[in-house]
Formats: sequence, structure tokens, C-alpha cells
Amino acid sequence: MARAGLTPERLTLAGAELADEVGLDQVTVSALARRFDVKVASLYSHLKNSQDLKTRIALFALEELADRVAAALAGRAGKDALAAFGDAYRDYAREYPGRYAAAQLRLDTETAAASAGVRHARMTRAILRGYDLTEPDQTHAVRMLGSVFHGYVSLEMAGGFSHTAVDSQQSWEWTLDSLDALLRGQASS
Amino acid sequence: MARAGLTPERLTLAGAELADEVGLDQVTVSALARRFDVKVASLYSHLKNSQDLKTRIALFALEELADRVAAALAGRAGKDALAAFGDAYRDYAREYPGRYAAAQLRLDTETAAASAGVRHARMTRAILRGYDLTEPDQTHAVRMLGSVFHGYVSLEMAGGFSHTAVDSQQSWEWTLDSLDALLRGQASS
DNA sequence: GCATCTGCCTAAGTTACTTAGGCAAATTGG
DNA sequence: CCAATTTGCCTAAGTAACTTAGGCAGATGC
Repeated sequence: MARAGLTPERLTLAGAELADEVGLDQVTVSALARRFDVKVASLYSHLKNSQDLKTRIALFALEELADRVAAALAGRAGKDALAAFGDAYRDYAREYPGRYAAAQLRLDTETAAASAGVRHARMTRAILRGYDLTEPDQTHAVRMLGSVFHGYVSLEMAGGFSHTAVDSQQSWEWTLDSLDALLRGQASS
Repeated sequence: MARAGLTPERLTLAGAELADEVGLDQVTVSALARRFDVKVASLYSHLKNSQDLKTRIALFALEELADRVAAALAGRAGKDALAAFGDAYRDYAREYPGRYAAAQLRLDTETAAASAGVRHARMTRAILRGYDLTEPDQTHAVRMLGSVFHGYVSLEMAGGFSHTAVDSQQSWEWTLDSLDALLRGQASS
């Protein structure tokens, strides 16, 4: 019988696409097998189990997102870098909602340590180079930035900002301006 | 045969407890039936289906959290109110992680409109009464506050802040101070 | 070209979801 | 207080997903 040419990488990518299309929790080994027109059991030569698939998608998304953020940050500093960083996250989540959700999956400690999550942490900290912060304020600021960006993107994706007439893009820009002012230690509006 | 005395309310509460103990996605109709020592099919007299259970837990958590926030806000204004609001969210998430996760579930439009989510939105806006903001800045600020609080709590729960030596409580307080300064239109540190 | 390996298969057991229909306990009304 | 009705939990049965074991055939290497 003809071989489908399955590999962990192809399965991971297809799983990521599926997540974007139908939502991360609709990503199942069975659905993936259907997509490749292959029997379910065949996937178990390439994946340990269902959890393994999800983890692979998460790691893939973390890498992809880190690459984008790195590209966006290149050559920028200060508010430019702040906005580029935030936009990269937000754009990724809007373009690939399933992958973004996967990137939030909780990984066990060793997997997380070997993941691109480390790059994310480094890049967040890099943004603050343009501002005049010393420890422990720098760590506080890293956490706050991460919180704002992740929180905003999550709530926006969940439809939380679609009830009011005010445009979400404007709130986003206001937020970026505010964060910049805050980190510069100056008044905002 | 003896009756177990099931009701939608008892099932919802037990589901919430189960979510806190083993995680929201381990909350299944089967697990709930085991907990009541009852056959699975029996629950379907009280629940429409598995999704219905999750939705009920979400609505319950939203109510419970809104009650706590309302109690925390009573009689407070300005930074006091801001901190009370944030603390109420954070404490709830740490005490009831499964319920907090449930409260983030996406509800369909009409369910969401009838939920305590509306109270949450009103209370967030109420905090800003102590600050001198007019529209559309007020809406921007509501969104930013929601983002920071939700983002911080999510990342903290996911273990994102446990890699550095810096205490999360200190970052939280720094964040609250910063937000207060920002909303007052003044420099922070 | 033959041996080996690899990839996808069938088969089968597990767990969870859900509906249909039944029996007995609780409740209600005479 | 008994009869009728309602209600609550049951068994039975079908669907779907996960996962393991073992087999056969296409690909690979000598």
C-alpha cells in the first residue's frame, strides 16, 4: 500500500494548521489521521500519544513565535521595540489562534527549559535595555509587560473587547503608549 | 434503590471542586458520576451534556468571583480599590485554579450577556471613577487593567514567574503601584 | 536480488459521551 | 392511606477517541 510519508514534523505542522482552523482542543490524533487519510494507529509510530502531539505543537508555536518576535525586534529600541514586540505577539495570535493557544500550554519543567520559552524571556528583557531600569525593577517590568501583552491578546481573542464601540486597535495603541510612558518614568496622556 | 440527591447545582459545585483538584479538562461527566457513586447516564437528567456542565461551572465561577470582587471593592476608591480588585482576582485564581480557568471559557453571546461577566465589566469601570479619565481613555484603561490582571494571574498560575529569584508578590505590588501611577497620570518609581 | 528495516495496516481493549427506555422511590391528590 | 403520577437512577446500547500488539508489504542497503 502507498505510504503517506508521515513524519513527526509533518504531523506537528498539520496539527498546528488544524488547531488554527478548528481550535486546539479539536486537535485529536484521529482528526489528524483523517487529514492524512491514514488509519489512526499509524500515527503512533511517529507520536508517543495524544499529549505528545499537543506538546510538539506547543514547542513548534513557541519557536515560530520567537522567530517572528526576534525578526520584529531586530534593529529597534525603546518604544519602537516595545511596539514591535507587542505587535508581533498580537499579530501571531490573530493569524494563528490555535498555535497561540498551544504556546500557552503548560509544559513540564524540563521541556519548558529546553523550549523557545527561554528565548521569549530573553527578548522581553532585551526590550527594557532601552529604558533605565535596574534589578529588581527590571524583573518586575518583564513580568508586567508579559502580563499585559498576553492578557490583552487573550481577552481580545476571547471576544472580550467586542462589546463596546471603541476600536480595539486604539486601545492597543493607547496601552503601548502608556507602557512606554510608564517605563520611561513619565506621565502618559 | 437509594437516591443520591443530584441536582444541577450540586453537580456544578462538585464539578468546580473537581476542577480545582485535578484541572478543568479532567472534569468529565464520568468523573463526576464516580464522585457521586452513581452511573454516568444518571447525570443526564440534570445536565444537557458535557459542554453544559462546563458552562455551568463557568457561570458559577463568574458569579462567585464577582461576589468576591464586589465585597473587596465595597467602600474603597482610588488605589485602594485598584489593589482590592486585583487582589481579589489573584487570590481567587490561586485558591480555585480550576474555577478561574472555567471563568475564562468562551461562552456564546447570549449566555455571556446573561452572566456575571457583565458585573465584572461594570466593576472594572467603577475602579476608574477614582481617577480622572474620560472616554475613550476610560475604555482603553478598562481594557488595559483587565489585560494586566488576567495576564499576570494566568502567567503566575502557569508557573511563568517561578524561574527567577525575585518574589512574585513584589512584582505584583510593583505592578499595582505602576498602574496607579499611570492612571493618575504621574511618574511611577 | 535478497535481507532487513520501516511504515502503515488490522485487531482489539479501554475510556468517555450520549440516548432510549425501564423500574422503583418519592410525591401528590383523593 | 392508598392510588396515580412524577421523578431519579438504572441497564442497555451505540458512537467516538486513545492506545497497544502484532502482521504484511514497500523501501532501503548490501
